[in-house]
Amino acid sequence: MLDSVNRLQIGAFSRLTHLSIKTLRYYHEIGLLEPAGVDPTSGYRYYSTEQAQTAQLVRRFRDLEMPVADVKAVLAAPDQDSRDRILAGHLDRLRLQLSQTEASVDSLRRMLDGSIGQVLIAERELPRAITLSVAADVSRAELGAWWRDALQHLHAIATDVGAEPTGPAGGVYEDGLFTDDQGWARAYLPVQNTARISGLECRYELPAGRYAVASYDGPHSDADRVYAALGTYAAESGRDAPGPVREHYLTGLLDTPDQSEWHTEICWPLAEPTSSSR
Amino acid sequence: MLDSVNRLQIGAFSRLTHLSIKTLRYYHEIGLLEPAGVDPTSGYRYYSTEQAQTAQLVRRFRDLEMPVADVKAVLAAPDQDSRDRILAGHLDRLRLQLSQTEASVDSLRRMLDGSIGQVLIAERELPRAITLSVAADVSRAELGAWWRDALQHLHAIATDVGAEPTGPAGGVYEDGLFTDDQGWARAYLPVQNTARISGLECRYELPAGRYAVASYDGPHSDADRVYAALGTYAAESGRDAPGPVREHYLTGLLDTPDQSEWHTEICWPLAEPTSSSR
DNA sequence: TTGCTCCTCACGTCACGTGAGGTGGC
DNA sequence: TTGCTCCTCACGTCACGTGAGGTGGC
Repeated sequence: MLDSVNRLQIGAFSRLTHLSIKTLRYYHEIGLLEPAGVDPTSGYRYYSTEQAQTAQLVRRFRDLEMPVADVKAVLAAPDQDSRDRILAGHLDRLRLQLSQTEASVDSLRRMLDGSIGQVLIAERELPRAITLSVAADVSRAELGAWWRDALQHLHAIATDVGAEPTGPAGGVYEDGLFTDDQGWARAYLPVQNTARISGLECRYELPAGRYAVASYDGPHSDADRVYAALGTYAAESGRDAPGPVREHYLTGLLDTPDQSEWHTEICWPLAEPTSSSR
Repeated sequence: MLDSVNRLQIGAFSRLTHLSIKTLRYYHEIGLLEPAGVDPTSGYRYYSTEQAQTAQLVRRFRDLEMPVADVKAVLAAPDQDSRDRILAGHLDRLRLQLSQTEASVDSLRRMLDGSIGQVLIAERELPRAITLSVAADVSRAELGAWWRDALQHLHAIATDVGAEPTGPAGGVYEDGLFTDDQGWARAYLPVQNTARISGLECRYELPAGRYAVASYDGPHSDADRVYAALGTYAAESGRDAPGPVREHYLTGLLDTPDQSEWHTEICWPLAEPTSSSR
């Protein structure tokens, strides 16, 4: 297998594969690409020409920023199917990332253009409400994917129990999601026939409360502007309160895939105005 | 400036800006986003609501993976023009990155499809040649951009001295570029009327030598397959020689922007077959 | 007073790169 | 024998995140 002519030192293998020597040593260390042989006394690594194939694949995957652990999984995949699944998963992530980048560029442009209007804020007393709901402790990175699943799940349940939603879907987001990139998120669907769902695990009673409310059109990537406006309003009126923010998806994913047509309401909790808090 | 109602603790500011507390502390530490005030005894950071604007911008830029140093530069930019220039530069980088990612995906697909043919290798004696040439010590990351500039520069000079190129442009690449991600690269244009250019600084005499030569069609991102094939050939015939690789751009950037129409020749140096090297 | 928010400091992460100091193979 | 290639080891980079242990403000 490692006869003299098919036995490459790390430098030669590096020239073959366009992986730097440092990178090859690192891939050896973490077990991603083991040399065909290692001289026990000198520690010299020796590669075979056949390994260039694998190295080539690794380089492609890493070029696509696939995490090393995933590359390992692809190489270790027992069959073509599981291999394809990991790859497809990564390509999906790339697509998602691309669309997010595009959204960020657009959003940045709007910010710099000054083509973003004033945010209109109204105070509102939100009433108690019965909902079908699921909650989970998620990281900010997972939030989007989790939401898709949660909403679909809720609609399936609503159909099952014959409960027509009485209003737009909403979400409740714990502070930790923003301050710590990790916290509880809740998706809900307001419903009416409480009898049928009173026994269900996913029954959730949305508490009443006073909120500063603002709405905006367009993709969710612009939401932070509204958060800033609401937070500023609450702070400047001396009624900033820690507590979960609520969002109402008046027009959202379920209505149209075109994010520019989305319409969202953000509700920032207000503390009771106390005489001391001036 | 920091009256009691416009004075946010880090947690409140985090909720406003969607920058995590850890991130805000980090941005303070590196001087990217300084709190409006810091309590000297408790060390508490206090932010003003006006800072949300800046924080918002920072978040957008970081979402676009702009390096923190560049974000700093954008914020410190004295006028709109220099600001726009940095931003445009970054957007260009993003575009480039996107096209490279697409090329990698395509290339990966071709590899997995098996829709890449056999690489045909021929041995050739390349003759001595006079060229107009520039060289530089570059990193692999810079190589592409450097090449564009170098080639343009060479053509400008060729026009200046009235030297018609006598063949396709080429490049010479030191091993270190692949093994160390850093090394000498040379771009050249073969020319004929040596009299006119004999005194020029950019005159370069390409040495003769024996090479294993293979050519391929399509974008340069597929080149590594050919490198692997050539390196394997050289190794298995026992004549692997360290030394710079040469590339000939038979059809390239100057002829068409459509990379799928490109045609490239790669020349791998061969060592003299010695009797000892079997 | 309690408990929540905030603080610092040290260390970890990811995928390598840098550089020192030293040995091995042709 | 020379010099080039290779080796290990420790530390650095980038932009934060994790967690311990402790103080401060309402």
